[in-house]
Amino acid sequence: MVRTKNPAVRTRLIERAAQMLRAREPVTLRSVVRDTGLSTMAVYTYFGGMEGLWQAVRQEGFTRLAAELGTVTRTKDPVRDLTALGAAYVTNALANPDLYRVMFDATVDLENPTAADDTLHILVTTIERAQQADRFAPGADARSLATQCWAIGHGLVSLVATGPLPHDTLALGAPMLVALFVDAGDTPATCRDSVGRGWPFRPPGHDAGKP
Amino acid sequence: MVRTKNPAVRTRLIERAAQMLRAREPVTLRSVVRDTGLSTMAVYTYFGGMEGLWQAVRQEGFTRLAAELGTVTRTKDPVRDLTALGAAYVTNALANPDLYRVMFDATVDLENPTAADDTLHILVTTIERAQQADRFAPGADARSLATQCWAIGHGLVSLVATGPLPHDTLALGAPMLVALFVDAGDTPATCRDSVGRGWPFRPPGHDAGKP
DNA sequence: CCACAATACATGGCAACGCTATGTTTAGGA
DNA sequence: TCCTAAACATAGCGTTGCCATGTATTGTGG
Repeated sequence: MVRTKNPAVRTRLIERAAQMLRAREPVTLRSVVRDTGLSTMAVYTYFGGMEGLWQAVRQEGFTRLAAELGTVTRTKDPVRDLTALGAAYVTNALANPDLYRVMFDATVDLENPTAADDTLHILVTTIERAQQADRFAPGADARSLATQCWAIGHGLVSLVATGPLPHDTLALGAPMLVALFVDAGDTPATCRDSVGRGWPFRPPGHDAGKP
Repeated sequence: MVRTKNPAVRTRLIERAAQMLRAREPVTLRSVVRDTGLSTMAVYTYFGGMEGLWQAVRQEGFTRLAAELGTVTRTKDPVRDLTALGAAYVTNALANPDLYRVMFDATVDLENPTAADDTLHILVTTIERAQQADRFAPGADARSLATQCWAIGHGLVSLVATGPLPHDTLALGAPMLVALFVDAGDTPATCRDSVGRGWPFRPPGHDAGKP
């Protein structure tokens, strides 16, 4: 073995595919290598075919999502932070609906199967903070609660971003999270306040300004 | 205008596409008309192209879902019935994951934009029954609550059926619905019982039998 | 009743698709 | 310094969605 792969080529193809996805351009074997000086064989050398490239793009989507979740500011209110993480998840999906969709239309597995776990882990950490702050009951399974938050965020945003429901529907995330968090042990009034500060999506007639 | 379309051809192509989808066979312009005596032009006459056929298949998916939801038995416990509707939704998606996926990966709109409303209406009716039975507070917006139920069911099943989470995750639907229904006014103990009888998906170690 | 005309449908071909057999170039180890 | 294995280009195969063109068919006006 003598000639080695150039890792930059791999990254370049993934980023180009993601960029074309965002620009709503069709991502085909030929179009993804056009104007790159590469031939179609590059896709086979680095990914084994188009399906391998899609797998890598899905992986990239999870990576970017995890990075964006990691930028949510951490305050003294873990319930607000948990809500803000859910909102960041939704915002990311709305901003990149095509990349978000390919993340979940996988017939085959991701390259790194722990991508979903990584996504969940940030939520789990915040939930444990809420338990330590006596907002959530300490006995509850943080991972189960994190999965439930994920299901709410994913369900809402996938029905809105590429689905049949209008954008207003996202406002329902607030009462859903409140119901979940109160069930986990939080005080209703306090919880409503925390969620209200972390969830930016408002119902249609809502007046966000102060007189 | 002299020669008229044959509506049976339209139905035949839609059902053939849905059947091929279920059988995991690739649905292509040529494969869908193969062995039907029709040429590829039939797809253009009746649907204007493959995208039109996909739209019709999506519509068919919503129609079948609504029909299946309509078969859920109606008992004296509307909260159990509401839970059972959610479970039927999940079961349908698990049984037809490919048809379920095309229902929601629409770049364009459905033929009949009210398909989503029809899906919701069955839930709304059951929620109103729960309000009349003094299980849910009468003031709440039934449509909002129905949408929240939908988001929970859709979020869970899409993360499980074609997503990264294991089948066990579906058990989380029970506590999520309980939290939602208690928030809507139901009594926790009664609610847990109703949901427990309507939601068939159990956590991994659960022993469903009685000694 | 029947000829006209509009429409359903078949045929064949086009460009683009994913993929791969084959050949060429390149770079690390002997 | 060769030599060889891997990276990469070229070109072509079968298939895709689509459509221009031609033919067959059927409701309708005279």
